[in-house]
Amino acid sequence: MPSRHVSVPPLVIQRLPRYLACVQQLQANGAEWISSRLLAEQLGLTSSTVRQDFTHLDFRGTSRRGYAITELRDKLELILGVDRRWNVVVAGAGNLGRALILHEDFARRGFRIRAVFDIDPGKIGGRVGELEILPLADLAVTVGQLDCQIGILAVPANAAQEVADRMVDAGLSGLLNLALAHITAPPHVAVIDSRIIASLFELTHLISTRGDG
Amino acid sequence: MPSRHVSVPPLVIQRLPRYLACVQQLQANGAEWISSRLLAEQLGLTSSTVRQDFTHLDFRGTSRRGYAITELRDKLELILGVDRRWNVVVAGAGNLGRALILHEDFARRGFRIRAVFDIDPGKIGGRVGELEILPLADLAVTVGQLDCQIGILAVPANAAQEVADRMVDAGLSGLLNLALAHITAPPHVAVIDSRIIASLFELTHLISTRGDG
DNA sequence: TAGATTGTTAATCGATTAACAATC
DNA sequence: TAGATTGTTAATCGATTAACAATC
Repeated sequence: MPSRHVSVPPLVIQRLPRYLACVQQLQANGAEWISSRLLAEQLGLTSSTVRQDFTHLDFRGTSRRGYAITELRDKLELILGVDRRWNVVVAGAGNLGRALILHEDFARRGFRIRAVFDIDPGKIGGRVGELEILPLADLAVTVGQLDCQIGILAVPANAAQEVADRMVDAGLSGLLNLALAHITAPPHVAVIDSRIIASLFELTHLISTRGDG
Repeated sequence: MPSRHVSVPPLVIQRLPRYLACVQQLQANGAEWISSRLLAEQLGLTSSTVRQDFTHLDFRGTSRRGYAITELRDKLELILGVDRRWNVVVAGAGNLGRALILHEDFARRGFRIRAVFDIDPGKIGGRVGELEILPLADLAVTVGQLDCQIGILAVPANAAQEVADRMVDAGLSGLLNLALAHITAPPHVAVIDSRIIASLFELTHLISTRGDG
């Protein structure tokens, strides 16, 4: 079993993309080695946390030098599955949905957006980049035909649950919820929330409490 | 001191917007009371966690009935600071930046996007909605004039740190980083990462490990 | 009343940090 | 060699869960 299939604690998984971003920058700057202390400093962690996290990575550092950046990057990419290709559908051809589709970063990371859906008849048939906006009724057929695994919810909050249900029925394995609404899904479907407004609330709470406590 | 100034554990803060989204939906459906058990079921938590979280909210439930939805909503909005108004600047007038500016949800939640900046001379002077795209060189002056507190980084990964530095120098109190890059800021500036691609990696890891363990 | 649900305390669980022998 | 850094163990810390008396 490849190491990327081993279950890693969720909080560690959340840090891995941050390590990867940092390591890619270091590599671009020509660095060859990085210590747990320096990496921790960059990311606001302790060196202990970094070393503990890397025990999930199936590779070892070197005394006195730290971690070989090329190897570290390879291992991070392996466990994050950067080498694999995922087919993605987007529900919602509003501003956010369009932005995602036109964002080149997704394709570069292995996430290919294969179709976009909307419920507004005025939008259906229109284009976003190379994609034609399809009616939501076509979701199940399209997911099957294009072998899609992931659905991104970029719809208004009051439509989120209904669209999520349709995505589950269509056979998607994972949903990324960008709507500021809670959605439920059966246990075999993974759901991750990534809501910018929720993040803004976290931020304002931090700002408000800085210096108070 | 209003309760919203009391420091709440970060993991609780992350759940509060989810409670709020859920409670708003319940209220829209005409519900008046909600129990910790039902709320937990909706959000995939335990009822103990819900009750523990609500101890930070400075209000009490009622035996046999649960929590009064109107009051719960008020308290959640108070602690999240939904009543306050924040002035926001966006760096990066690409697809993501434009989508944020055109997204009505922000203004409705009290986040007013007051200015947008880019470094590309071809974009400067162009418009996004009602805003004119300004040169990044104007950042500090604009932040001061418009009394902005929050900066959103919607720039490419390789520009993120430089723009973050400029935002810190301009006097912003908090940064929301949407770029897939790590940024550092001095301790008096709060930083929250909300990176859709990092969320997608979390999601694919969940999908890959489902049924393996 | 009987029974459901709260708030709170204590127990459990997991994550982070500290410490240090092993290593190069 | 001397000293920096690892991997790992043990200690600490914090978050979640369980349990239950109090309450309506």
